Amino acid sequence: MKRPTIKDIAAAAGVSKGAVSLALNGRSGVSEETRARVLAVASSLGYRPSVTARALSSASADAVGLVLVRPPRALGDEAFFFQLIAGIQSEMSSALLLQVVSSRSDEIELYRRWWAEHRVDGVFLVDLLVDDPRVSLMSSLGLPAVVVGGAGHHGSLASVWADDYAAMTSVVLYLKSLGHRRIARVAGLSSLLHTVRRDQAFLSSVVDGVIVAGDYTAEAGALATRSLLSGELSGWGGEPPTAIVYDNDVMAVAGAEVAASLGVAVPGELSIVAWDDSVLCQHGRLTALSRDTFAFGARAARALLAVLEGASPTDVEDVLPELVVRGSTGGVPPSAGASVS
Amino acid sequence: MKRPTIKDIAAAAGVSKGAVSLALNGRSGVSEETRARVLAVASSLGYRPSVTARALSSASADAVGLVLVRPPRALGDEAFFFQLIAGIQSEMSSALLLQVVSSRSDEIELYRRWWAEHRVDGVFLVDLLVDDPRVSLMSSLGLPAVVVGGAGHHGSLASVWADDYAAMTSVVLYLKSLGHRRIARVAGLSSLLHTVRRDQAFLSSVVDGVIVAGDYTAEAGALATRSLLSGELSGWGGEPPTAIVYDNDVMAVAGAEVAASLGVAVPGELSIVAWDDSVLCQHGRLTALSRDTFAFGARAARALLAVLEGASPTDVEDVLPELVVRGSTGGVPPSAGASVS
DNA sequence: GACCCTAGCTAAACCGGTTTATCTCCGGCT
DNA sequence: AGCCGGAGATAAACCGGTTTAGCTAGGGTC
Repeated sequence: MKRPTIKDIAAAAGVSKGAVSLALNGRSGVSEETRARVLAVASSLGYRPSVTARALSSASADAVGLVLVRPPRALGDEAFFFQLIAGIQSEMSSALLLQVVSSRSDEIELYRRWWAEHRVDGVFLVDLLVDDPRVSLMSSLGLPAVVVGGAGHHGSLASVWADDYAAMTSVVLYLKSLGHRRIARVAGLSSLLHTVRRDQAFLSSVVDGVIVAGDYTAEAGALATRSLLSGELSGWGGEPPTAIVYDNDVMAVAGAEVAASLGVAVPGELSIVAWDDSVLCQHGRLTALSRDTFAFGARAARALLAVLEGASPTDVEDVLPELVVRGSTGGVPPSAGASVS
Repeated sequence: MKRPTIKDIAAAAGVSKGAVSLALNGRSGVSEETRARVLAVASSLGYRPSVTARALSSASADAVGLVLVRPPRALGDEAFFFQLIAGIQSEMSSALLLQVVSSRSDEIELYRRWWAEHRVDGVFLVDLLVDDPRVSLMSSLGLPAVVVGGAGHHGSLASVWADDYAAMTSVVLYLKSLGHRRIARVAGLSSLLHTVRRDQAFLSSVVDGVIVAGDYTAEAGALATRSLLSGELSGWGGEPPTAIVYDNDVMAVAGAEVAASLGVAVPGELSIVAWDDSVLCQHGRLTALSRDTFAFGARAARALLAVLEGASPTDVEDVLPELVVRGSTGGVPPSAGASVS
């Protein structure tokens, strides 16, 4: 019933523990003949090395880590991370150590522990902040890490991201080509790096844009939409926007419902674009910026594996998100067009 | 930079390694005075025990495991598991070791490894099969486990579940009270225990029910709905059903879309009920059987913690799923009612 | 023939804890 | 005084690997 250890193999093969270790790991120091014998014995005994013991003597931990900072309840709604995890797992044979914590300081403490205990070989860093302290932490600890979704270069870390700047620009250009001039944006958390990037892209491509902050919840999306449609927030002389770009699907759907309840026709009077496609958008027939999160996760996994194998960290830019045009966007309403011209 | 070990504490406190271990774990064998001194030194040095080393000497691994057998791509759509994980994490301070494998035999091999290496303290068993081999495996390994979502008692294991039988019965009674007689069910995978339970409940409460097998995908839902609406599958003399109960939200939504495309009015001519509520159902205004998966996960976590603390395994029945009536169910259509009477 | 290298292997230390065996000291009992 | 018992501490073994120091035998060089 007990699983064979390296000692059992050594006894059975008539060699020392050390020799077995060398033989199994393909290192020099044993003759080919001995190696073959050890391998034969090992496989006949059904030997599997213990990652726990191996991790203790500072080798591989056969696991990678992902820490999410979030109020637990909120997690369930974010299909993004689940897709990401699924993609990661599709490329990695090692297990994923997943932990949800409630504060950024807990997160950092957790990385320190994991590192000190060799519990993980590397980690994924998500939800990158502006000037994120984790970046320098990773370098100082020497813990291999891949930044997921934080555009640009981060210290000595590898990074995988989609170009939010270009994507936002293309969305705005698309809306402009339809004749829209009063374009608003319902943003995500302003502490996140990608929010800032999108803000910048938005403001530099829209002549006179309005940004409202949100937090990805339906409530925030509804509230922002209500404010925008009342016209009170804009600098457009009290006029409401003719198009709104939301930072995620949940807020966009909530916004669409608010519009419907206020009798604002979509896309007749208001065009709506969602960031991140999902079944929700598909079903609500919302025009959405679609990216393949599963493939994104797979790419992140490959990047981490590369770093673990000693490759020098590289920045990989994911394919540009693609705008899937559905029924929620259309030409600018005649009245609005008139007021501009 | 290096993290303090038990040896450092021993040196600083002027005692032996063993004494430190006893002191830190609150065990007898050291004087209260020594214990206090050791604790003081430990906290001043910022000592944190290494779970890796601790796991090696057959103590706690500070982690629990969850293995999902699934083609990776399919994972992202199943909000159920993410909600479950979120709930689990809300009640557990230890990390969750998550791994997705592609076959049941891989899953079993993984449990053996985890157990042999003390990598996890316990595991959650999901997607329970009829006569599931994992149940006896856990007992023979002595690996603490909680069966999640498999109704009934399983060997010596603790179990947490919702009463699918009663839930299905209540759904059918609700439909009957609306006058429905030709009721169909689009089921999930027939290898799963809860599918069988629901089948049984369905067949014993509907006089003359029809069950079509599905696999939780939109395609399966659409296909099944098309067949049912054509009337070819039923024993109702070629008549289509007036109500369909789907085994998950994705299939239900797909079914609703098929109905719409065929010009079948919902709920005018066809009532639809989904198992498992979600944003999808909320938005599609589908009547759904809602359960709080997050709370379910939390409950499962508590059950596992109890087992880990030595409590004898118990079976916990979760609160009954609640039927949320929305716009997709209504009285039986006059024509159909007439044909029955 | 003396000397040096190196391949091939063993013994032992090490990682950071837990646990057991042992040792010492002190007090109580007869 | 002699014996026993228990509290309090230590040293050492152990978990299952990796890694390093050291040992031996054989071959090449001068």
